[in-house]
Amino acid sequence: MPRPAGPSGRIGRPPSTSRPQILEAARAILDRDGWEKLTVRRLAAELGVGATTLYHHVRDKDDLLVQLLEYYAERLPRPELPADPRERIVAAATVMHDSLAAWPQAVEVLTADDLLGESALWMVEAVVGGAIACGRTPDQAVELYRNVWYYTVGEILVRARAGRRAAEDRPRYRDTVFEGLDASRFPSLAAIGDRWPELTARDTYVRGLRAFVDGLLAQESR
Amino acid sequence: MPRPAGPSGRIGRPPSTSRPQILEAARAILDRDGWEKLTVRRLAAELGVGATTLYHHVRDKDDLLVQLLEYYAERLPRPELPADPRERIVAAATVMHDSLAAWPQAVEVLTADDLLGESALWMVEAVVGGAIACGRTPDQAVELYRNVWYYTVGEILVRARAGRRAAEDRPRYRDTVFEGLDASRFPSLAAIGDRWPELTARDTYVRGLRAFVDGLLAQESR
DNA sequence: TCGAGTTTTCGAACATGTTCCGAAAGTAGC
DNA sequence: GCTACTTTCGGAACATGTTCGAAAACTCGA
Repeated sequence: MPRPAGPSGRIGRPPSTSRPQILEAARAILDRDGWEKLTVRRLAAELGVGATTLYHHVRDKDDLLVQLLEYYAERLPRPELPADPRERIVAAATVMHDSLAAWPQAVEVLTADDLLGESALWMVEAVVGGAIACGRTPDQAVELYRNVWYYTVGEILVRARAGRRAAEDRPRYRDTVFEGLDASRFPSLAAIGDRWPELTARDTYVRGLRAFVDGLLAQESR
Repeated sequence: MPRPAGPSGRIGRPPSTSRPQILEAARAILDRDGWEKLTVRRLAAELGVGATTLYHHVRDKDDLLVQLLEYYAERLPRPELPADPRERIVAAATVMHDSLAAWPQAVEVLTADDLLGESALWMVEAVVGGAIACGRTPDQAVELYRNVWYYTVGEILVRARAGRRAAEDRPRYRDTVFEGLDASRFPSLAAIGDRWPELTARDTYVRGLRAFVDGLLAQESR
């Protein structure tokens, strides 16, 4: 469906869709059906367009997801960050974590493009800046940020995958491994016993984050 | 190709393959062609068997990978762990990290089944036991282990994905984002400038691990 | 020997992301 | 109106993991 556009100065077959339109349709699917339903073919159908057409406006699906993240990052409420630099780091990282936890697939994309778009850069800036304000060199500050990022990514991915597994009802290996546990070889684990699932289900992100940041800031300068 | 087996007491059509055979073939492919080449169809071809046949011996591909990991974990050299409990934690976690870093896909599976098989449990035991030896309660020890696990998983996945991206030669976003950076809004990042790629390429796993463990062990008991 | 029951095999099919390439639909010059 | 050029479209195809159902191959009992 070529729009009625007059002579637009452009040459060649007029596009039947555009990047912004694609992103908008993707958002619609995302908000309406959830991120599991966001597939290339479904997105194309939503636009009334062939599936392969999308690849003329978007490099690949990862590219699309990165763009979408940028959009959602834009309308993320930007909280008042604490004045204390250490608390600023914790607050910014927590925002990262909470924003991404709802959409684990996005994290898998971000593990490739570790920086978000410009509208999410303030979180990175807050962490790196906070570290510098704590007396770290820029190099050390980046290292701190990366470590926090690793921890955050790992937490989200592990929890997401574990949740997906729990949804299917096949018995999980870890729920049975403790039964025949040799207490002489694994004394600590045997002491935990079947409380493992319960313990690993707890949400300890912020506490772990605090410990990590404390540990990183306590490192003597090299 | 049914084997000449005599009356084996079993009923039904005799299996043309077995779980151990499948695992062995998978190992052959893994060692010969790398983990990217380990696909269901290729594995079936290696066995001279229909692809769907595998699903009678293996729940799904994740199941297969978990089994394979168990096998590789078995012949993992078990290092002499240091006597100092804190160093024991670091050493065990480092073994985990280094063993998995070579096969990132495996990590994606383990994010679902966070515990390895019995032959890898000694690492978990070392971390949890080390934490208890440092005066933590079992609950806190598990929390420490989990945090270390998150960090380790995140590090491996981020590095793996980043490496895969670098292999393709499409320009990465993060290499361009720093050029037009608003120094007034992002002072710290602007100060880093184009050194970002270099800084994030550094391997800082062990140093981060130490900081994390120190921070976790320094937490006051609740 | 023949039917019943049981277990395994495997081709067809589906949904996914993605690439290729010919066709479609425009503009520009004649 | 016609040809050349340019850009976009989209169907066919491929590889991936996985499900389904029908057929095959075996043992057991009558």
